[in-house]
Amino acid sequence: MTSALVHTSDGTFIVHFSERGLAGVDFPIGKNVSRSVTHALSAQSNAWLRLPERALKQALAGKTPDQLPPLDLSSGTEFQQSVWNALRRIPSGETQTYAQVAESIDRPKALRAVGQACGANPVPVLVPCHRVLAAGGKVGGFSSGLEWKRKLLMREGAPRESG
DNA sequence: AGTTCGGACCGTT
DNA sequence: AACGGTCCGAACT
Repeated sequence: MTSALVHTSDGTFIVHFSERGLAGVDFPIGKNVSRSVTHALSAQSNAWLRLPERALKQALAGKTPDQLPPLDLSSGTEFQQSVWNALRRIPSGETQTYAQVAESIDRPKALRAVGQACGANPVPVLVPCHRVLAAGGKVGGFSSGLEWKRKLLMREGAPRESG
């Protein structure tokens, strides 16, 4: 699993790759990025990084990426993968509730487990876990910080909370 | 309008 | 056995 840095106007993201594809995206933390990661980036240069970088920047801008790199979601259980795939079917600018996602994967009563699965999403932003809201137009939670969720939703032009 | 409480429900650790 | 990025109804303020 190799990692690399992606610099954006929102900070420096870290992306992780397996042999199968993009396996993880980390939101910018502090500025303490490990040297090993930095070296991995400079050594590998850009070819395999071009697509994920472009996709991430487009998604951050509220745009639907014109092309996604292959994703490796194999780290998740079958249930989690079914949830993550359901998330990928939610168009930019639209939102669904946790209950709706649960229904879409044919497990209407597993709405809490859906919330858990969203929090376990290894590829945030590109797998749009931020497009899932609580019932009644409430924002709900977000593991990596609600500010990110609101920011992404706003850039995508999603309807505002409550009303 | 807003809040708090209690139960029901399900996958993961 | 306990915990969540939940949901709903009921009972408050």
